[in-house]
Amino acid sequence: MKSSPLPKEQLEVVRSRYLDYLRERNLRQTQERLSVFEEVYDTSDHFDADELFLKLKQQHVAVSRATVYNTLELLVDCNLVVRHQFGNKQAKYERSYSFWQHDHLICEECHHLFEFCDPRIQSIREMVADIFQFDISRHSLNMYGQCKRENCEHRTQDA
Amino acid sequence: MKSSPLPKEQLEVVRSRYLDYLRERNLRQTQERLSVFEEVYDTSDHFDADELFLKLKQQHVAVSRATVYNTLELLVDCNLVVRHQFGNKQAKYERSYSFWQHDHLICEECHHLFEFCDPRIQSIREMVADIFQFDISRHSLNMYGQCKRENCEHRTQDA
DNA sequence: ATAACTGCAAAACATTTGCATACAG
DNA sequence: CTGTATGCAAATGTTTTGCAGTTAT
Repeated sequence: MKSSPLPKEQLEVVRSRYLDYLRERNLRQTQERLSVFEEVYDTSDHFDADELFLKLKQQHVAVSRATVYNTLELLVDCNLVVRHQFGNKQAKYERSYSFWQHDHLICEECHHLFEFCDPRIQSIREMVADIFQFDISRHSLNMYGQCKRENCEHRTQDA
Repeated sequence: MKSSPLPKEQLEVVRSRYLDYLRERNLRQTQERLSVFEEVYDTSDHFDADELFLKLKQQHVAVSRATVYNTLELLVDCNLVVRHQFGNKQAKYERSYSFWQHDHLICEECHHLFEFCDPRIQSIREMVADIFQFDISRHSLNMYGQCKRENCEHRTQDA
């Protein structure tokens, strides 16, 4: 879930996949693109474009918002990051290399995000692909509701 | 799916549910609120707030955009309309009385929307509710992909 | 050298808000 | 009457875009 920093060897694999992707498409390896990548992969949580921009600024990494958005798009394009749309809020991003395939449960009270996994969703994908004759490239499954536990540890902190 | 105009008796049931909802909460029955309702329930397809605004304007029904948004929120609140968030586009709405519970498949080429239904999603909801001790009030499941059929009837029209 | 990338600020876009006016109850 | 709803236009928040200047290759 929160798999924290990626083990060094894995991080290297991902980094070179990114660099290869840039090279193959004749996209430049700029300092900004590298900084954004490093920051994204140092984060295991969900974040939005502006949070990433501010985190970089705080670390005195000079990258503009426009570049943050552009680079995130590249990362999504090469499958190293996924973009989520929860409700009508701004897009959230999450690094996607070597994470377990999961969907999301969102608390409508405190907005905490939980992750879950169910193999049946894969079967549904296959069935839908078959019925509609589609190649399904991705899906998003979000459940919304409220936590029933009296002392949910998230309630106090965010609500 | 596209169940077209609701049969008269059903429409009346829905209308009075709406009127009751307004009455119970001491919300006024304004001409605008009624017009928006009638237009929404005359439409069986997915639409966005602005499309609805323009359709009303075209019929010389004077309603401002702000009121369209406000009224849609009321309709969502009393469960007569559902709001969908497909990708990072603007919200789409759909009347929700007496429709079959369905999820969506979106073609990334022509953006056509297909609807499907799978009972397993209900079991997943129950399992997630159980594991996380949540009351789940709604979910959204969207699949994205491309149609493999050579002559998909939607390709030409929208792509 | 030169085409691509960047930062900036402006634009775009959907949605919300503030306030003076209108009107349902 | 009275408070609520409306219309308008301005504000908001996020994301995109245009362009002049910068930089990787």
